[in-house]
Amino acid sequence: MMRYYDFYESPYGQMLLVADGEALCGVYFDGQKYLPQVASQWRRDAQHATLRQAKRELAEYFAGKRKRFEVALAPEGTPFQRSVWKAIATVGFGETISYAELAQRAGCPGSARAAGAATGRNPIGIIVPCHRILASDGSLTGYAGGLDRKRALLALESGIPQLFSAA
Amino acid sequence: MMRYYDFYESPYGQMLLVADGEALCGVYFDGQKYLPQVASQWRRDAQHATLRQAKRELAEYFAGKRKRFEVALAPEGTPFQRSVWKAIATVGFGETISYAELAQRAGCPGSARAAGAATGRNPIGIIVPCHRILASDGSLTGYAGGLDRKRALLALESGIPQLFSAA
DNA sequence: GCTGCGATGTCCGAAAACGGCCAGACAACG
DNA sequence: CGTTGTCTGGCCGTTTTCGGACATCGCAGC
Repeated sequence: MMRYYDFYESPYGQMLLVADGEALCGVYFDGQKYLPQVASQWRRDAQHATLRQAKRELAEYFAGKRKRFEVALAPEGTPFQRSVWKAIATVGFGETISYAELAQRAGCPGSARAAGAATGRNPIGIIVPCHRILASDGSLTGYAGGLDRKRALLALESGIPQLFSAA
Repeated sequence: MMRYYDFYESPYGQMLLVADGEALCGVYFDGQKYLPQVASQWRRDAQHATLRQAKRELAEYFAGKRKRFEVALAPEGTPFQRSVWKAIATVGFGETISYAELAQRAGCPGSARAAGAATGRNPIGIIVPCHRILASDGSLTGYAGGLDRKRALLALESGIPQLFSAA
């Protein structure tokens, strides 16, 4: 299946955007965990409609002018993973839930740990807001893009004005 | 990747032919070992150019009028397996070699046993003539389509007139 | 409080099992 | 002596199996 990609310069570092035909299937921070390799048959296309829409919505999000994303998504994963990612998408701007709650919303109560693993594999960062999932005690236990970025995103959504200082 | 398939009635039973775009990637006896499942998205197309050519060449082969195949091949396998299958294709009509000799021709002398395993996984029966590979002592040690068919094919190629009696 | 444990889905590396083998040794038999 | 058969140990790529490790949590026991 043909893939298109482009880059976006976010306040927290360069991001790789990947589209699969008509829908977005990947949004990654530079150097993050599980970053996929850009295959030679992928085509870089800055004008691709889906990629352009994603870039615009991300810009509006970082500018504080967008609280919900509308671009079409098509992440690839196992049935369980997709149910988890779909559940993540139900968490609104500024909200946070625990991994246990997430597992419950995904229809698999008791699979909190597995839900955590699936969260880590979320291929669509920010837009599928996996940074809004915290441990039950409220601590930030992990983030594929690095805990600093997780903290920064939560701060951005909490309305606290602050600049991100790279580690 | 889109696949096309059709069936061919050979003297030794029905055969499944599979094409992958422009080249043949599978020829199987009915009920043989490692027979792939016909996936729902495969399309049966009796008129597909490659499939038609394969059927014509097979008919000529069984009629004793063809000793070499010309249809384009594209079998899928590991690098080692492909090197073995390519080596099998160098064995001419009526000839036979041992698995040890086969391994040598594939560039891996000493890997006779592994060559045997790869031979068993040959996806293109008859056209890639894995029935021409015998044990070092000349015995017929195995054939995914059944030893009876192996015997029959060798008899056919040796010029001995004989009918195949199914077990 | 702290420690330990069980449940959960996926991925990844390691290890074992599995073949369409083969050469050499040895015995049985003529 | 040859010839034939069986057995044994070693050979090698692939497939399967298995055991941890994970972006967790609640409960039991101390």
